[in-house]
Amino acid sequence: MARKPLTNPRKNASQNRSRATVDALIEATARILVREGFEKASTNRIAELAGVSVGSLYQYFPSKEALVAAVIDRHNQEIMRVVRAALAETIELPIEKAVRRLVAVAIEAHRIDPKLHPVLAEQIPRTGQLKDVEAFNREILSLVRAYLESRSELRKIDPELAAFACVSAIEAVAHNAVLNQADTLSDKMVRTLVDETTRMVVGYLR
Amino acid sequence: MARKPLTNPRKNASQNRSRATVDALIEATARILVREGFEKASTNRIAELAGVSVGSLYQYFPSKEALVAAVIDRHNQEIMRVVRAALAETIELPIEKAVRRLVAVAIEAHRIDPKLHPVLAEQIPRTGQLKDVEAFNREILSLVRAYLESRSELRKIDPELAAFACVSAIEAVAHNAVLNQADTLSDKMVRTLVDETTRMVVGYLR
Amino acid sequence: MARKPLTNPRKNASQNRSRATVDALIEATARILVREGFEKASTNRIAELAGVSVGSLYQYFPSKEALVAAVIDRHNQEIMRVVRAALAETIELPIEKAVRRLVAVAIEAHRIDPKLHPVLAEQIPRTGQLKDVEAFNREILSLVRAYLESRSELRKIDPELAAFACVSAIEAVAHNAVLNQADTLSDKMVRTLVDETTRMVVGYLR
Amino acid sequence: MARKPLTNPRKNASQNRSRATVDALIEATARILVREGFEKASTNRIAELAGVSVGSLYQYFPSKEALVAAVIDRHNQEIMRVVRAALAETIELPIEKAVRRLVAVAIEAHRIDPKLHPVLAEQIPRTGQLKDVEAFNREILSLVRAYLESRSELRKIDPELAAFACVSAIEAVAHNAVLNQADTLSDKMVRTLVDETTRMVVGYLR
DNA sequence: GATGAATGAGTTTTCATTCAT
DNA sequence: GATGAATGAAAACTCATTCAT
Repeated sequence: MARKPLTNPRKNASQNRSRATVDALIEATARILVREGFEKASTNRIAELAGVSVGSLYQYFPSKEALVAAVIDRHNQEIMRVVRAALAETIELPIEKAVRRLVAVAIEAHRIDPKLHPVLAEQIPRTGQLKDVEAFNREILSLVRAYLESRSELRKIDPELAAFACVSAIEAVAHNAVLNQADTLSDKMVRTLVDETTRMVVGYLR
Repeated sequence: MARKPLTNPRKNASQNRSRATVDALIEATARILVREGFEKASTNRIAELAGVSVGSLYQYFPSKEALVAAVIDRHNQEIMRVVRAALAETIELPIEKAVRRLVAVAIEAHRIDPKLHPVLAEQIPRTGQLKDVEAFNREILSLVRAYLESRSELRKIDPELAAFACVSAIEAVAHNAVLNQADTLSDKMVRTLVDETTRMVVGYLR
Repeated sequence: MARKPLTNPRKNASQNRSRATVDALIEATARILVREGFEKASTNRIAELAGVSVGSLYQYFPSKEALVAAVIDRHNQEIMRVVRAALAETIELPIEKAVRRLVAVAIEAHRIDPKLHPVLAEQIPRTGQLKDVEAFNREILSLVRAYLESRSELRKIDPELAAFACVSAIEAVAHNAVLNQADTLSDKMVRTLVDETTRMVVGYLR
Repeated sequence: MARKPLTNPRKNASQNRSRATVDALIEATARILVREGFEKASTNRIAELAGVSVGSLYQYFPSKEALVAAVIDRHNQEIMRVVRAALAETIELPIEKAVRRLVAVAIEAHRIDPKLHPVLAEQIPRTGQLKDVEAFNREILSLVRAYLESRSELRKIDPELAAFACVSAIEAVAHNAVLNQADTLSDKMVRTLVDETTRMVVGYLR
């Protein structure tokens, strides 16, 4: 992805410009999807908000669907980056800390453009990206499961089910916390919520 | 509202006809939303599937949005009915049974047309029904909280937060169970999942 | 038109009811035409304002066009009645008084539902009532012309042209007076205007 | 606004194309309004007659009403141009010639697409252009009044009323001459009519 | 006769996409 | 490459009219 910056300045310039246009389009699409919903998100409007012509939009994206897919992709990448980083750190921590970290990262991940979520969720089945999301979900579940299996201090339970229950619970608390109570949720309340959720999950696993 | 069938036969006939038309339209809308998404749900198609003319559609619903709002309403009513009934029974049960009942009803509620959920979710902010959903959420939270406060055998925790954590956890497990794994979820697995979730929540509360 | 009132009371009752319905429909149509224009004047709306069902509307008028034609007819009748009455009186008056009377009746006639005028004007060519209006115009012109010919005190001019010029001038002053300045026209101003117009026309004819 | 044709050729090209499209649409609308009335003037038909797509119509006009408003505006502009030019010349002429000129220009103005007039008249109250028309009427009245005030040879009369009466009379004769008798009006008759009307008005003013 | 639910052709309007400049 | 005018299929919506009750 990173090309030699000192050579090919002309080409780089235009590559940068292209990149900037693509980014602007994705960003504009995301914004309009949030503000007005999929229905009202017309390509002309998107192009206008991105500050380019419709023609240019179609230079970079073959269809509206492709644009939306790009938004989904970008959003997924961001979430995956955050979550994967956390999971990688977590693997070595003792349960208490690990769970606390998972809860925290779940909230962090849900705070990434939370209003975009439901809009994209409806489109995912239609853009063929269900596979990606499911794969990611499986990846997380399997990492958590592996972690649980590696911890001898835990009581005997089906690690598959336990992972499922834990991940669900954590994700849900994060989801509800961010989405439903977004405005009224003070930092202190978030911390308490992290404590409680951690306690619930840890209590369950031990 | 319910008139004796032998009086007002004329009016009742036409009322029934109206009612049937309205129901058919809502049903058709729900079906198309599930099958093809909001985008493809054109009023002409909806009318056709409902077996009435577009004109009739607009006789009863001033816009496509109004129709979708009606679908959301109907869906919400069904869920509320199921959940309220369960909560009413639950209030007198001991914790273990109460939680088990809540988990079960959460799954039951999520099994009501689960594919409709994400489609409606996108529309709710735009149809002005957020208030309704939020009110329902608050209602549940407050009932659960009242239950927790009434139970002396529980450890000391902020009942607000505890209720929030429990309801989130339960709801999420149900949501994930029904939505993500719908096809592969055997009855036995569901039962095990109910067990696990119950254990998690009860362990947390005691 | 007047049937024996004491016999056939039943039938008369229903005839009266019919008559009332027809009148209500014509009146409702006129009102809506004024308020919202031809385009927005739907038969359903008209029926509603008239307090009857659409079905009844079509019992009495075979089409929307027929309804509008009835409105035009009623309006024309009213104007004709007023104008004819005035012309009949006028024929024997000396010029000064005759002209003054014509000016007065022109204003009176234009005050009959003045906002309805432009709306009906557009429809007249399409309802086949142009003939009626033209015939009425010719009738007036010919009466005025006959009057002018009968008055020996007038200077020699082509009575056809003179009649045309006089009627036009009178009608126009009335039209502008009523339509353009409707709100701001005090009774005193109207009287002055009648004076001026009379003077103009009389001066022209002598 | 007028750019040198050799600079900005690209932009000018597209500006010209736009301008041509807009003009074609206004022209097509006017034609259809005349031929078939407001009712039958559908946007698809207008676009077709203009030789462009409906999409283009809506690129330039947000609604059918806006199109009609543009037609009204164009028509008003044309009339105003003709009338203003005549009034400017008139101001220095002696009465006889001035009145003759006004009568002539009134006829000329009414000959601009006379069938369009009644159709537009109905729409004006609904397009918010009443203000424009009224302002123009006031402008004319005030110019004529100023003229009358500047002429010492006239008898003493309220110049406001005199202007009103004269303008009305002139306008009416022109209106009736053009509209009602359009087909049968020979040039000679028109000339005689101008003579007569001039005589009437001049006689009145002296 | 009266009613008003139902009809569906026809209208207005939108928007993804193309293409001449 | 960029532009934005143009396209036209398809969507939302209206309304004169019919007809079962």
